[in-house]
Amino acid sequence: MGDATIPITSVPAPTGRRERRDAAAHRQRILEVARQLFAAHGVAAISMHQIARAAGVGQGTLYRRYANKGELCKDLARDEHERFAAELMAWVNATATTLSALERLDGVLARMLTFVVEGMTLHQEIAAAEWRELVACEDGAAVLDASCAPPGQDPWLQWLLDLLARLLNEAVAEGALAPLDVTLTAHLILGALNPMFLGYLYAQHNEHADIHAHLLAGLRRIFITGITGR
Amino acid sequence: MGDATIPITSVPAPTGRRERRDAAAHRQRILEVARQLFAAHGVAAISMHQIARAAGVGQGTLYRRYANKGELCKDLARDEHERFAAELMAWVNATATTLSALERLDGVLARMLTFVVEGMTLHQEIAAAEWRELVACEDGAAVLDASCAPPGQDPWLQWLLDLLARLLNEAVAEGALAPLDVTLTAHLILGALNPMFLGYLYAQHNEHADIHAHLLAGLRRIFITGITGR
DNA sequence: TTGACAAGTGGACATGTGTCCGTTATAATA
DNA sequence: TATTATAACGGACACATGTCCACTTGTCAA
Repeated sequence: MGDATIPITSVPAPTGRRERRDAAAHRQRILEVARQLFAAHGVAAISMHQIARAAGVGQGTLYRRYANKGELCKDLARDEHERFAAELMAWVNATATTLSALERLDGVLARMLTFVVEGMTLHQEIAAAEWRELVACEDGAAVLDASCAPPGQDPWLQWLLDLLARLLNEAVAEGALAPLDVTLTAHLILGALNPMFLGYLYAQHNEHADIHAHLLAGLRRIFITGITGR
Repeated sequence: MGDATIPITSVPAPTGRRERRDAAAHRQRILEVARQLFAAHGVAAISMHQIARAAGVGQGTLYRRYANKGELCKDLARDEHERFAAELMAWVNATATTLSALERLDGVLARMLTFVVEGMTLHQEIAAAEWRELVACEDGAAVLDASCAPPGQDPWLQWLLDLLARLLNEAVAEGALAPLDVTLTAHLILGALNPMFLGYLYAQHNEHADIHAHLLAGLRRIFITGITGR
């Protein structure tokens, strides 16, 4: 029933002609170098230029593959994202008969939070790049003009939204939640898990030890129990 | 009781020495030019360099006053922010006896949403700059290391948070809301009103006409009625 | 009036992002 | 094997942000 696979976008390029022999090696090297540099100095401190030089390729080559640092980060995180998605989906399916939809939603919330926080800086870079793309498309046009191309939804985000929406729908069907705009609510939940927002929250508190627990409790209160309590 | 004044940070600089005569004129001209350019081409499309040249000042002069475009936007928005804050506070106080805390919270939510959406691009730039500042301070340090300076909270945001917290506290005291982490909940509400997040939401839907109403209904469902309904 | 000094100025500079385009290597084809 | 079309390459370039610093100008105090 549940499909844990996420549509893959930026890998081999299935054109007629095959990839040049060194291309694969380059891709590998770029990822490896980026991983090391990020680990050593932090994601924010490393520039695309540095990555290109360290990998021994030109900047054009780097940008040909990754339109920006966010894309690169996405590729770096792909494996973990897929593993996480598979685990999460497995858990959701495994508990389908033993837990209520709301209980599963709760579990998903907790797991997502932990996952985002663990890869915080990588996820922040991804979100920031997506954001930049978004405002770039409003370019010079009137503020809320619908003239820009529909932003092509990151498949990973879409997958998360779908999972949340599915559980929300179930919970509504079970009568555990009031009828509500499921899509919008899923967006609100994901918005609260946005790495940029989380980074902001975490920056407020100096003791990161307990903020995590506090935050989770707060999210549960809002999105599971309901703000009015029981 | 309610104090609608927001602490002002970046205006005359109350040092011993007076401001140079042309400095005030420059500030004026910069704001005027920026306002025009933004109106004509959109906030995102105008660079600091352009503003400086159009205002006839050097880049150093511009940056001496505004550390980044966000700061400039903040200054541009200051008047409206203050007017809005005064109106909002007046309404909250005027209805203190006739409406419940939850009803006033509802009104505040709706007004804040409208306000943010109206000045969307300006507010986005402010939020983006604040965000950049935040990640810059994590520079090279470990992801969640508390080594960076505490981010000096924008007074405007702080004011909004305080207002929300006040109303939440009242609502809890009245028994309309379950006991909850008021500070965190205020952050969650403000997070849902974050212009970057809203911009994302608005970009999804092409008909901006009704998304506003939908969104407000969704926010009410989550933050006023409670997700479990009544 | 004058002179010292801090606030203010402006543009060169360092660094980063992302694009462009002439060149190179290789797979497909003859 | 020779030819050719084209994916891949790499670095110069255009443009943005933000910093630095030698220079200017107004203010205050003597």
